[in-house]
Amino acid sequence: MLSLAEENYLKAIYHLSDDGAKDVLTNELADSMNTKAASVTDMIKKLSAKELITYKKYYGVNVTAKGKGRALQVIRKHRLWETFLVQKLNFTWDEVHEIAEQLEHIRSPRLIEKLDEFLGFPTVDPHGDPIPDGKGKIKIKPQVPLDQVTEGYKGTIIAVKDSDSNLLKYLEKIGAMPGRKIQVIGKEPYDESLEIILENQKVFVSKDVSKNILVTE
Amino acid sequence: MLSLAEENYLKAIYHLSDDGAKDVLTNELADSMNTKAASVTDMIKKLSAKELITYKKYYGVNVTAKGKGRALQVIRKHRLWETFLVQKLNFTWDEVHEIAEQLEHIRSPRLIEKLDEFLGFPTVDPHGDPIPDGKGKIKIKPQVPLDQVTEGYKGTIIAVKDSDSNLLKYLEKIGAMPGRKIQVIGKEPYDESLEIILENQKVFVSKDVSKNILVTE
DNA sequence: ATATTTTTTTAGACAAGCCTAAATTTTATA
DNA sequence: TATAAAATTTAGGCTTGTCTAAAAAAATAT
Ligand SMILES: [Mn+2]
Ligand SMILES: [Mn+2]
Ligand SMILES: [Mn+2]
Ligand SMILES: [Mn+2]
Repeated sequence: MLSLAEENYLKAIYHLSDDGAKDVLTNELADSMNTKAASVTDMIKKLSAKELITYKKYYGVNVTAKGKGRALQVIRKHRLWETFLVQKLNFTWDEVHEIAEQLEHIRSPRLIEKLDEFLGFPTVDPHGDPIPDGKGKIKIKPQVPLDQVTEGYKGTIIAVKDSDSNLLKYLEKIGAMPGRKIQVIGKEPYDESLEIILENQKVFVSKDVSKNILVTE
Repeated sequence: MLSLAEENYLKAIYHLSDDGAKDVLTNELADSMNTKAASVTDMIKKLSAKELITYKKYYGVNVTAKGKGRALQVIRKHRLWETFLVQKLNFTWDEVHEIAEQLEHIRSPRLIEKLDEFLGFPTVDPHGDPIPDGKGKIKIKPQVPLDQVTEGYKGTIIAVKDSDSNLLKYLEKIGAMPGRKIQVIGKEPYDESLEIILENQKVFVSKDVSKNILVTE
């Protein structure tokens, strides 16, 4: 049984590690959790004692198989609730993340099964992020951040980062939503800003924006 | 901004006081919250300092206007979520109370407004309990516990107590649900058990059961 | 009216989760 | 390689919400 704080740390470690691909440093975690390094050290000791993460002093942490499974359950809940909020309650995609941060901690396996069914077993959330199944299985499509493609690129938007409300409102305004076709016409070498085509409209986006748009490879 | 624990105490005080009608004693509160009297004393000092309750040492507590308002907001959320769980997710009425105990603490005024709208602005929850409106206004129908009516009584079930899952399953089995017509044929003086008619069927219920059924006066 | 019982409050302690400041370890630099 | 800088951990402390045991107040019984 994990506390709310433990679930949040575990989720952050999972995300920062890129699904376990790389270790997470204490300060990274402190930044992402808006806490201090000392608090992080306290918590990673607890999670390590529960064998949810591996911890090598001074060298960072990563999720164990058990920890990854728990993190994915929380992420599943988060994304199902976001889907509910947008599809059933008519929230816009920039409003749902904060509420889902609370709802993801509601403890009831049956609730999440029933919610999944009510939503028609969705596979992606409103931001294009994949929803893990009940066993924590997740299907990740090959994808790349838009700032890493070359001039002339043509593809489709798979997902966008969902945490910043202002970014999401902006992306919606320019039509940068999952499923939309996108082309890169030009890239400015100085600041890596891009000229792109979305919905037959030319738009300029800065690198700060393009790195938050995930597209097909 | 109230903590989860503060909200739960406030709600318990509101309920135990019968909408503010009578004062609540420390031990009553300790029983209902499954804590110890010493813990209750600590918390009522906090709530009293925040002017959510009135507190006279050794003589109990009651909600202030402010405290009652806050309690009713939590109760509103609880009952709307219960309604959602039954009407949209197909839970049975005996399964929803515990989940609603968690969901009632989700903080988002817009969420509860949208949920209310999604549910079609229901006025009662699955157990027949009235749902306070956004301002905390609540319409209570004249009602009396079934154990207090006399032989020959004829009326309608308004609501049932919703906290015990086994009680609710039993009530459903005998057809004792809000809206159903009910008659009292006989009352046994020894144990105050009742012979009643529900759905044209004679049923015997003990006083333990009848006191949990609220009927029209 | 006094003594006993019950209820409530106070005192002191503990775990979770956070903090600041100091100590330690690692990394970067000269 | 020695030193400086940065990152991390440790030490000690704070708040919230809980507990047990002891003290105080109120209610009950004699
Ligand atoms: Mn989100
Ligand atoms: Mn999302
Ligand atoms: Mn309930
Ligand atoms: Mn109810």
